[in-house]
Amino acid sequence: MPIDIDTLNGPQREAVLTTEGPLLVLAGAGSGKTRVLTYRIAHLIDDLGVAPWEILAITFTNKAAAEMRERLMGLVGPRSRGMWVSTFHSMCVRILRDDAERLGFTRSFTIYDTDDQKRLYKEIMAELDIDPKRFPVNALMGRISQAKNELIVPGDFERQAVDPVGKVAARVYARLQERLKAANAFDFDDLLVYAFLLLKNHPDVLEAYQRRFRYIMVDEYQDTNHAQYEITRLLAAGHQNLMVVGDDDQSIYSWRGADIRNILEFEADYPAAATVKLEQNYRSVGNILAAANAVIANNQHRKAKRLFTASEDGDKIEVYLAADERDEGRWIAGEIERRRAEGLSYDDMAVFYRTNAQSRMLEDMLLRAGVPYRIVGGTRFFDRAEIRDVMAYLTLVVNPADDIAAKRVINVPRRGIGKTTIERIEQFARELGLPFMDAAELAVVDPDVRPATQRAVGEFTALIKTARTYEGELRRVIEMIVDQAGLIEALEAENTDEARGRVENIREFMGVVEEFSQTHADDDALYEAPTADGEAGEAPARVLRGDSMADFIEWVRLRTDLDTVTDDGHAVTLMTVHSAKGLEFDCVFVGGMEESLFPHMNSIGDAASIEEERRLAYVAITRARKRLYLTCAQQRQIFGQTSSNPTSRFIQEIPAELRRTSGLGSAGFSGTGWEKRGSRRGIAGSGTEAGEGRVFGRSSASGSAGRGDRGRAGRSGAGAGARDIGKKDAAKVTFAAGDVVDHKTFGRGKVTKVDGDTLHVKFAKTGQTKKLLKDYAPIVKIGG
DNA sequence: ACGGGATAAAAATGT
DNA sequence: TTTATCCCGT
Repeated sequence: MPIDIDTLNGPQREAVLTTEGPLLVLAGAGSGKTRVLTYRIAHLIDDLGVAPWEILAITFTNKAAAEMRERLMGLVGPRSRGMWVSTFHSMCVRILRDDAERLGFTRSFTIYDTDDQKRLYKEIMAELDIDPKRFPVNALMGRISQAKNELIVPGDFERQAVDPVGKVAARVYARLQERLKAANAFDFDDLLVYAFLLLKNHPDVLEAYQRRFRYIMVDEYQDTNHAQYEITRLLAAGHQNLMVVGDDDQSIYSWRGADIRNILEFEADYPAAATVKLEQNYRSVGNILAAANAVIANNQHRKAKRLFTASEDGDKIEVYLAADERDEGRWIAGEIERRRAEGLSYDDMAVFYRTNAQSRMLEDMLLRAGVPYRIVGGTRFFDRAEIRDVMAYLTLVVNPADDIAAKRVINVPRRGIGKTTIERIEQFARELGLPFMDAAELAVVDPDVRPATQRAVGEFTALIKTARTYEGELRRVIEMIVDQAGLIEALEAENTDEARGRVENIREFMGVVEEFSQTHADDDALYEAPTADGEAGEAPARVLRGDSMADFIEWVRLRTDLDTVTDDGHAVTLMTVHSAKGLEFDCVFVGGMEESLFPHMNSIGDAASIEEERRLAYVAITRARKRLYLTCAQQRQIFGQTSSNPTSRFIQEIPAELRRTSGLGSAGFSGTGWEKRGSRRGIAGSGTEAGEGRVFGRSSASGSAGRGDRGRAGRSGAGAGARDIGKKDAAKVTFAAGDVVDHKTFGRGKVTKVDGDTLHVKFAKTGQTKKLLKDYAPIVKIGG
C-alpha cells in the first residue's frame, strides 16, 4: 500500500513527488524533514518501482541513519534492506574496502581516530625535529585537517603555504600521508579524501556507483565540507537525481570544514535544480518559535525565511539568573522535578550546554537531587584507556602494519619493554622500511638487546601472530586475545579500585562485542543488491558482518556515543548543543547562557563566528517543543578561576515579552539596589548550602525535606546492566565499607565503616578519616 | 624499567 | 581545574 501523501502539506508533497533532477529542500527546524525524506524514498520504491539498492541516503550521524532505516522499515518493510543509508564516513569506508588496493592500501586497513592521529603527529614531529612548543600539535592537526577537507593534497598545500605554521604543516602533512599509508590506515579526513580520489581517478569504479545510485539524498547538507560536496557531485553526475536537504540557519560545523556555500550555491551548481522551502514548523509552540526567529534574524548571512506555526503560543521562555553554576544546576534540577510532578517524563526533558566541561556541575546537582540522567558525548566509553588497549590489540591482529597500535600495547601490560627497546625497534623499522611489528622480530635476535627483553618482545609478537589463527565466535576470539595478552590479569594484580573499574569496563566491552555480533548476525544484513544483468563490479554492497573482527573494529571506530542514545530507562538527557542537533524534547534547558561561554569567547570579536554561535543558539532553542528554559550564572568557575560575565546576547535578542525572568535581579527590578541585594543574598546562600547539600534553593515546599525521600522513591534502574553505557542511575545511593567515594573538597576516599547514615571515610590525599552524613555530604560513589 | 611527585601547560564544538 | 610531561629515586 502506497504511503498517504495527503497527510503532507503542499511543499512537503512537492519535495516528495519531485524525484527527477536536482532538488534543494530548505527545511526549517521542525518542518518535517525526516518525514519528507522517508516518504520520498517510500514513494520511489512503492510508486515508481525503484529498486532499493538504487537509492543512497546520506545522513550525518549513525544515529540519524539508524533512525531513518527504522522509519523506512515501517514504511516499506524489508525492502529497505539493501538500501545504502549511512553517514558520509561509513559510506566512504564501504567504497574504500572494495577497492583499497587501487590506492595502495589493503582491504584490511584500519581507521585512525583523533587519539591515534595525535600520537602519529607527535612521532612525526619528533622525527622532523619540530618543536611542539612553537608549533602546537593541535594547530598543525587543524591546518592539515582543513586542507584535507578542502581536498588539498600535500604538494599543493606546500605551494600555498606562506606563513611559518603553514610551512611546517606542509612538511608534516607530506610525512603524515606516507606514514598513514605505511600503516595501512586512514584518518577520518582521509576516508573522504581517498574515496574522492578513488572515484575521480578510476572511471570504472565511479561509473559503477553512478549507475547504481539512481537516486541520492543528502541530509544536513549545510554541514557538508568540500570533500563531501565533491563526492556527492561525482556520484550524482550520472543521473542528476540528487536531493539535498538542509537549513543554512542550522549550519554549526564550519570549524570542521563544513562549507555553508554548498547549500547557498546549490542552485548555481545545479542550474536545473528545483527548490522547495519547508517553513511550517510542527514542533514548537508559538513563543519558542518566535524566540528562535527573533534570534536568528540577527544574522546577516542567511537565506531569508521565516518559520511559522499553527500551534498555540504556549508558555513564555523562562530565563533564570543564577548566582553561580551550582545554583544554576540546582535550579534546573528543581524545575525538572516540578515538570516531572506535573506528569512529564524524564525522557522528554533535556539539558544542553555549550561545552562539555559544564556537564560536571549539572551532573553533580542532578545526582544529588535524585534526578536520573544520561550523558551523551563527553568522554566516550571507547576512549577509555583500557578499552583503547584492547582495541589496539584487535587492530594489530587485523592490521599488522598499524604501528601506532603496536607501540601502544607492546608494553601493555608491563612486559619490561621500555623506551630504549622501542627506539631500537623503530630504528630497525626505519632503516629497513619495515612495519614496527616486523622490526620487532629482529629485536628478538638482536644481541644488543638484553635476553629478558628479547624474550618479552618474542612473546608479544608471537601472541599477535597466534591470535591471527583464532577462529570461532567473535566474542570468544576477542576474549582469548585479551586473556592471552594478560590485560585483565595485570589489572587484577594491581588490586586497586581503579583497576577493578577497568576490568569491569573490559567485561562490559565484551558485552558490546556480543551485542555487535547479535545485531549483525542477521542474514538479511548481508543482503546484496542483485546485479540486474550480472554485470561484474556492479553494486559491491558490503555490510558489517557480526563474526568479523575487522568489521567490529570499523564499527567501533565510526561510532560516537551519540549513536548509542537509547530510550531505555527514564532519564533526562544531558548533552552539548552540537549533539542535540536533529533531536527534540518537550522541555529543554540551556545552561550557561553567558557572554564568553555562549557565545564562546573564542568566537567573540569575529562576525562570522558569532553568526555560527547564533545558529547554534537557534538550534538549541528549536529543539524544544513546549517549554524552554535559558539559564545563566552571575559568576562561574572557569578553569579554576571565578569569572563573571554578562548575560548572553542571545537572551537579549529574544523580545522581552516572550520571556519571563526569575532569579537574581528578577521581577523586572533592574534598579541597582535590588540587584545588589539580590546578588549578595544569592551568593551567600549558595555558599553555605554547598556543604550542606540542600538542593532546591527556591521551591521551598519540595525543598530540603524532599530530597532524601525523592532519592529513595526514585529508585528505578534495577536492571542496570552492561547496556547502559554512559548512563547513570541517580537514584538512592547506598554505601558499604570498601566503597570508593569522591568528595568535593577532600577528593577520593574509601568508606571504612557505615554507621546508620554516617559514613566513615578515609581520604587518600590527607590520610584522615572523616565522619560524613551520607545524604548530605558532597560525595559521589565512584566504585566499590 | 617503573612509579611517584612535582611542574608546566592548556582549556570548544566531533565524524 | 585537569592533563601531560619531566625528573628523579628505587
